[in-house]
Amino acid sequence: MQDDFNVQMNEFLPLRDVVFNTLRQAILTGELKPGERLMEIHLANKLGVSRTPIREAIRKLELEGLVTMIPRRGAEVAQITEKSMTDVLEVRRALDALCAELACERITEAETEQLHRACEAFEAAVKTRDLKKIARADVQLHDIIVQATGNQRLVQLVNNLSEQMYRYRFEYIKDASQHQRLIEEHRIIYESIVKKDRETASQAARVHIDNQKKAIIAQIRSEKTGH
Amino acid sequence: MQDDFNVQMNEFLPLRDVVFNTLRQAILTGELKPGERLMEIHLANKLGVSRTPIREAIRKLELEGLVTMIPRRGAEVAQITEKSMTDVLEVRRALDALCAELACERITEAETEQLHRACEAFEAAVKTRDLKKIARADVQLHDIIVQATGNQRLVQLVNNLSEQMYRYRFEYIKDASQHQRLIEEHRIIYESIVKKDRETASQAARVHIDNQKKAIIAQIRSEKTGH
DNA sequence: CTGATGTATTTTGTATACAAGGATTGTACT
DNA sequence: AGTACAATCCTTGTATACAAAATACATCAG
Repeated sequence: MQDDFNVQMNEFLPLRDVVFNTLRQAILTGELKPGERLMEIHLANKLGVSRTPIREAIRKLELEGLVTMIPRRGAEVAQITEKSMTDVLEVRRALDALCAELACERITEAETEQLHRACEAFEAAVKTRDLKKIARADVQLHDIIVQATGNQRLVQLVNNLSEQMYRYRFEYIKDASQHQRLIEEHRIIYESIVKKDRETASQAARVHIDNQKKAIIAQIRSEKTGH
Repeated sequence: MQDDFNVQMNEFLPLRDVVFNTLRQAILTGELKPGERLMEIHLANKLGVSRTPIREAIRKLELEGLVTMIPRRGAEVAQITEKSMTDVLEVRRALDALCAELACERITEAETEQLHRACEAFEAAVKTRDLKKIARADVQLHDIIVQATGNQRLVQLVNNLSEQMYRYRFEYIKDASQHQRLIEEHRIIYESIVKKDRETASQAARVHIDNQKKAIIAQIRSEKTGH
């Protein structure tokens, strides 16, 4: 299987899952652009597989909302509109708040320790000024909280919603003047979870998303109007 | 296409979607029981189609969480455990509260009118003592609120989560002594949405789910122990 | 009688074949 | 030159074929 996209070759994952991950990644990174048609034979040739795994992968992308089906015309990459992003962010805001509250109740000792380390890792990442590293540290920290809820369904939903914003993941950390505030926000979340202060934790989670929203919406608008 | 399940024969829906809806319905109603294997050739014969649409339908069911894939062994109907239901209900509680809040801000005149009629229809349904009719009226009322949020992603997620509880849809309205309270709860939700009282509306939505949760958990426990 | 091994069957995973609907392009006619 | 119509090509939707893995079963040895 030669590739153009970067295909992860986990030897014994079914091809459909390899294709699914590959296409999803390509869509989320913007390698496949909104509105672009996903033609089965073309993709099959490109990825060196037959149409069958391609089709099955598309069915999953369809349900995930990354792809839009047009009857008798096939799949195309779903448009990203300001509306679709605010819709996603609105839901994520509620679910992130829920995660914070549940984490207060259910976080284990080990996870608390992880969270502590993640906070420090984030501070360290900020010092490097490396956006990729900062983004990764932020995701890491967030994941620990989500996992601490112990709610698998919630984990799955939040991860899916997060993915939708993947291509804007740098926007809200691009502004270095906000870095100190981000560290502060994380500290508040960490401390309120330790203190089991649900209200403060969920409020901080909401603020966190609100800030992301501002950055992402600003970016979308500038993409549309400017240049 | 002959059937055993009730297949909806929307003439120009792709077979995969017909199969998807059919299987989903069968799983949600309990016609296909948790743990039961979904064998492709068998289903293909039963539904009178080839394996291809069956497989594509299964891919979607997989992502919806109604089906579990076992490597090189195929699909089986996902288990319903108390944990999986509380997970779902926990998320739904937060999202229903969000729906109520957003509805306060965004509901249109026409939708308010619909909601009013739905409340009255629910009262009328309760008087008939017909559980099916009551359940339908309740769903109807709920749908109006969800739609009123104007958030398509939210609509999709809430509908999906609701589906997971489909087979318990009668449990929380079985107890006739609670009917009056249900009417009262609906009235509170309706009035607080009209008054744009977010706090009361979301609180009422949460109470509503909490009651469903009690009924459903009680049912699951009785299925497991006594039955 | 029990356990292990080899064979047969079943079932998935993948590829390909075939049919039907849409889109596109070219041509003829106004 | 522009529009309408027809032929062709392309793409999807569906069915089937083939291979490999897993399971079940039966036979044989201890």
